[in-house]
Amino acid sequence: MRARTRRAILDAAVATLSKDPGASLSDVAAAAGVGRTTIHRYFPERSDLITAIGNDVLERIAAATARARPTEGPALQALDRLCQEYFELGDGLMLAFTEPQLVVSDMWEEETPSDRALIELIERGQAEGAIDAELPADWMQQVVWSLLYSAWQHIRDSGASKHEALGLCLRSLRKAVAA
Amino acid sequence: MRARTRRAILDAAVATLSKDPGASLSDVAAAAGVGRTTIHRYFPERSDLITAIGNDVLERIAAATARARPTEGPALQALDRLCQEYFELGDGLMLAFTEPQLVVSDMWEEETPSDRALIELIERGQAEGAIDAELPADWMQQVVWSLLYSAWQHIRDSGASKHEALGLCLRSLRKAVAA
DNA sequence: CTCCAGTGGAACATATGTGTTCCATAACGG
DNA sequence: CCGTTATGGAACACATATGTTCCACTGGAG
Repeated sequence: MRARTRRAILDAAVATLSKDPGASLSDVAAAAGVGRTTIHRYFPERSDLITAIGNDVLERIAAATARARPTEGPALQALDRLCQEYFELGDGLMLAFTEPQLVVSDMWEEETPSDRALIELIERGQAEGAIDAELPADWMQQVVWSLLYSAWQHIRDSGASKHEALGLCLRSLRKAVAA
Repeated sequence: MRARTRRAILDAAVATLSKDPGASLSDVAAAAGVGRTTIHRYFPERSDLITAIGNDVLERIAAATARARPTEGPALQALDRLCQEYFELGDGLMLAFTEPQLVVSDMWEEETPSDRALIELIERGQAEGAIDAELPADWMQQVVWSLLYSAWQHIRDSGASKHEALGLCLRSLRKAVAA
């Protein structure tokens, strides 16, 4: 089925490029278990594949944000939920974090609704007195993403389980943002 | 002078590759203000340049570690000093953080003396009761580097000053590692 | 002034990735 | 059974990065 191979290619591309941003289309094809020509059928040029990845990751982030319901309940708990959802993005998270220029389409330059939601959540926490008001929201946003990145990196080179890594990430984050 | 151009090439290479890991030697040459052939005179193959960068960054990290005197004084203050020194590494820090595979020579696989020093400093802090003993030292090491990375990233896309960024970084780190 | 180490640039060969075309073939539904 | 559809692979042209060779130029040391 068309949609099925397309997904296989996108997933393989995210996995491959997150490990080596300079990987060739042959590498992606091999990882996806399809021929190189098949990739060109779905994405005529390399740049088409790249932007498709960008859109895909963007959609995943938006969906994760929605699932976390960032405007509901105490800010700290909402932040926990958001991190747990983002954490599940896995490779896509690494890619978005370390390859800004790789995935930069028009949509990434401007602030995305998900970015906005996180910023507002942090500001809400600051208003509630639950989150340190001395640290600017955009800095904390940076910290959230880098701790999530650290969690996956920790899994990769310390062989920790996903559960352990998420636990360390959340604990560190809670302490860092605490009022 | 020989040594002078060599430094110019290395510095330009770090600056260029930290912004775009896939940059060509022509790009590096242009950034260094030298001809492409000159680069080949100093580093016959691309891989020679890469390993030279690896060694260079490694030396800078070692020197920064030594300057911070991580075994002296209270652990928290020593950690502050270490972060300030590492922060000054600038582009080299970004490169080491985001391009593990780019800079991976034989020397990076094994734990470097600088890695060891940071781990021991954290463990000393835990023994002193100044650093959270629930968080493993190798995780905190990861956090230190990713917060330093975040600081530079924050400068890049929020236009913050070095001083501001370092302040945010240190404040966040202190809270995250606090017992 | 003369020599020469260091350099920049042109020109070239080579390798690798990219994009296209064409054909054979397997899968699937009518 | 036949035809449509999706695919893999070979072959090709093309672009770009790499590595090499050669030559001309410059600035400083003698």
